[in-house]
Amino acid sequence: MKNKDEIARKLIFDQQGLDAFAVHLKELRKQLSFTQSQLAYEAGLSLSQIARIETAKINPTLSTVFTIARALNVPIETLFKFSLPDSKRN
Amino acid sequence: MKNKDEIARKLIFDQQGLDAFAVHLKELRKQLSFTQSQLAYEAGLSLSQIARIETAKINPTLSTVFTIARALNVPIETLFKFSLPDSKRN
DNA sequence: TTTATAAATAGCACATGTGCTATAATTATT
DNA sequence: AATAATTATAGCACATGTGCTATTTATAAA
Repeated sequence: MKNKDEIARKLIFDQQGLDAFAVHLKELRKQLSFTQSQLAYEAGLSLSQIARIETAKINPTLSTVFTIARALNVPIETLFKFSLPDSKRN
Repeated sequence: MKNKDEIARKLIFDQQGLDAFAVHLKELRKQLSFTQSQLAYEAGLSLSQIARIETAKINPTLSTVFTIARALNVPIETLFKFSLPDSKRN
């Protein structure tokens, strides 16, 4: 009888997009010769957070991504130079 | 004596980046002749959410942004074709 | 193999993103 | 002006992102 049972609010969560982003970030980071630890330090983020992003365990915020771009010293759009899978099913 | 007073965990929040993103998204949406309402519908997001993003009141997640890109039918990197202010002060 | 380094997991507290609904404020149209 | 359409705010509940700390697993170096 709780709301849980009656109302199902669908939260947006694009696993495919997050997977693609994760792979791309990991490649980019390696190209730029950063370890996760270095990136975390430069960005002021926690190491676990970087790992969680690169394994697509979480759905990071824009602030986090912006901070990563700055740390890697690349334009933000560089972090998004990959194609999204076209469906939104997840 | 609560943790609040002793430990100050600094959450990342890039207001400048969010401001820039907000402005860019709004312009892009108008160029593509979407109303906030239409975009919300197409993306499966709430109208309030679109408004909050375009006024930089919140720090949206990547899933949300991916979903918006799909709704606008543009590559994600299009949403990031603007330059981040270079400082991270906020 | 042993040792060192890097990456992935885990669990907790706290902050906040999101959906939802409603309302207010702004802008456009007549 | 009045009306309609669009955008901006607000508040609540719930889900989850993040920092932090610690541990485990994987990879590299010796």
